[in-house]
Amino acid sequence: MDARRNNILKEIVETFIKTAKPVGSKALCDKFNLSSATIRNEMAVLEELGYLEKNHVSSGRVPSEAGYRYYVEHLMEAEKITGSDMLKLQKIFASGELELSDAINKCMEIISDITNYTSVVLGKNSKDNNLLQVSIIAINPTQVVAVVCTDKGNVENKMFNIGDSININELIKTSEIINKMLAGTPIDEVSVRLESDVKPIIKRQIKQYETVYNIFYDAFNDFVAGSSIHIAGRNNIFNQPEYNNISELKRLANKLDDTALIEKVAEDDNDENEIKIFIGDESEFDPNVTIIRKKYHINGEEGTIAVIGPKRMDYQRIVSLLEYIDEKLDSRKDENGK
Amino acid sequence: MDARRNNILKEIVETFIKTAKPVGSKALCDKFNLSSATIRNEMAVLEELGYLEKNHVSSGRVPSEAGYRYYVEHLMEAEKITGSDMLKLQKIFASGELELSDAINKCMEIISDITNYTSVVLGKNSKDNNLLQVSIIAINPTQVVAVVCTDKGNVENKMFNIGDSININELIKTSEIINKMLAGTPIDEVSVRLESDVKPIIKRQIKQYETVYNIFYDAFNDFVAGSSIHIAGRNNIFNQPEYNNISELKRLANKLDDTALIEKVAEDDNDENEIKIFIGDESEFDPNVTIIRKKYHINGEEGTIAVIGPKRMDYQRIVSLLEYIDEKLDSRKDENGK
DNA sequence: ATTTAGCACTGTTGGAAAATGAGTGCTAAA
DNA sequence: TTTAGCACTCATTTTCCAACAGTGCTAAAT
Repeated sequence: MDARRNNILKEIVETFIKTAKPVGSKALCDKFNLSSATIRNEMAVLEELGYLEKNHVSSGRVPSEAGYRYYVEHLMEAEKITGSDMLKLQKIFASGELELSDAINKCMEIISDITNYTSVVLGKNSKDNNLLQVSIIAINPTQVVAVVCTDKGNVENKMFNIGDSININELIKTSEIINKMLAGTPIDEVSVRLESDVKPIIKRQIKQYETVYNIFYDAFNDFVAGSSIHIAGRNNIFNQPEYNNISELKRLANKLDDTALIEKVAEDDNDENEIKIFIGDESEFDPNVTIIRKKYHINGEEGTIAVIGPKRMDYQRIVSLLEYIDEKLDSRKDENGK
Repeated sequence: MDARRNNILKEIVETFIKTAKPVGSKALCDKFNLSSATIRNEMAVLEELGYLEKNHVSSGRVPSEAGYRYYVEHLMEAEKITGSDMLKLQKIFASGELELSDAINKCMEIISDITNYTSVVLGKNSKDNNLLQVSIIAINPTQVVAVVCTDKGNVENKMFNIGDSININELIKTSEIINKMLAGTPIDEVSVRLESDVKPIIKRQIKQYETVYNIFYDAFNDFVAGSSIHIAGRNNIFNQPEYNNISELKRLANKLDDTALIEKVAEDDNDENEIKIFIGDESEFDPNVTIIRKKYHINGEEGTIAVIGPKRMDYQRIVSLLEYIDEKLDSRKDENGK
């Protein structure tokens, strides 16, 4: 891989990113002051090496997954975000009015709009949250709401209908017991300790302890399940020329609707704070897309932002956009964690 | 419109609903023991009347919007829900474990799955909710959560970063004042009365009253905005044969992503409790779909469930399914509003 | 007065054949 | 090493044609 070959590969990847059409030898003649035949020879080598592919024997070349990977690792220049892109994002942070999580959503919406890719924001993994308190609010004689609050400020609530059998005061009493015993417990351990530690206690003090126990159990269980997904520009990616056939389009649309699958985007936790790029089969999501992802941490809340595009995605641009957002989030965190 | 003509129209609509292919005269010969020529004559009349259309001069007939409307109003037989459909829905209500709003979502998901249409559940219009109480929970010295609870059991919460300037006790004191003064106030009037009634009071008692006021204002404002949309089987409708071309598919996909547009499905409040059918242009949503919708009220919470399908939708089936759900919801409400 | 058989006509659909064109690999000369 | 030239391949587009489903109309039959 001498310099010229690198440059040719780089050029091919980048023009394919731009045009979405297989690139032929003639297209590069001018750029390199070489004849098409020479370029063809180089292309043949690059294909041999596994970086390029052909759709059929007489078509132009298309980067393979290995080609993109090589491009991303060795060829891509770390460009700064462009002025106009920055301008659009700046507005969001400038006002400072938005809550941070809303600001993130908004950012990803803008990124989706200007790039025609789809973004996801995965938040509130509720890991690292500890129980602060649970309160019972009586709505009326037969309905109560249990409000669970963590030390990271996440709140979840659930309404229950209690028959005549349960006295509201017993619920409140139980909530106080729970608060005394379990405050500070990691939220995903609460249901376990509720059973092992609290249940025996209330068994002695509360008449309908079984029902009461179930209510709190449900309330906590709901909390653990809670994790938020926000998809921005869900259909934008379909404007990419690769989605010009129905079955492909439907396939991806269904994946974007599959919560469990989307959540996997945040998995694989090595090199936590780096921007990670998953090209095609490198992620479980879909062999035909690239996912570029960054994790963020604000006030102990952890989340992931990711952009989903075709493999022929504008890597440079997305990386620089995500870096910019991360920078901004960092600075806001210091100044005012709102 | 004599009986025979009605029957022919009915037959045409129903076979088109089944097959999605324009129906020709021959297809009806056997059903009516008439020659194709006679059927053709009748069809010509029905076309004259505006109930049928042709795609081109020598194609079979397709119901027009007016045709569907006529069918729905005069021809469609109110059939009972089929046994197998009922079975699938029964399971949801049988266990009784699910919270009612979850049960509704689940129902619509099942309906979407068995019919290949898309459903929406619009909930928590927060109209008719009155303030029960607002509480302040201190997370740590600089962060608090405001929890707003209504008499219908809806809860909303919002975290705030308070600088050193604000004393948490002042917030708690203010919350007590608000509870005393505004409990019972319709939730969408609270922010107004907060300004007119409460602000003057706290001005005298609270040092940083301007900031404190803003916090509560934000908390209540968030509440009013909250209304939930759940889309079930978002992509199912794309399995309908009418969505065999990309642009049509994208167009609808974008509409299903347009929150404001979806919310309009619940608008137009006459005959509140009837199942309403919007065929094509009859709704603002999209000229090429039919929307069948039903409002529900449970414990004062109001919501809308709707099924979105092609105009060639199985009207009978959807109507009977929605009726069944409504029935079930009604009975659950009486027995136990959970 | 209806109903029907018969016929000419129309537009869709699908496939085969042909033309076009972009791009390749290879060879031999520069 | 590079390049001009040539034969070849395969996707794409266009054209043409046949088959087909269905119509409207007319004239005869019931």
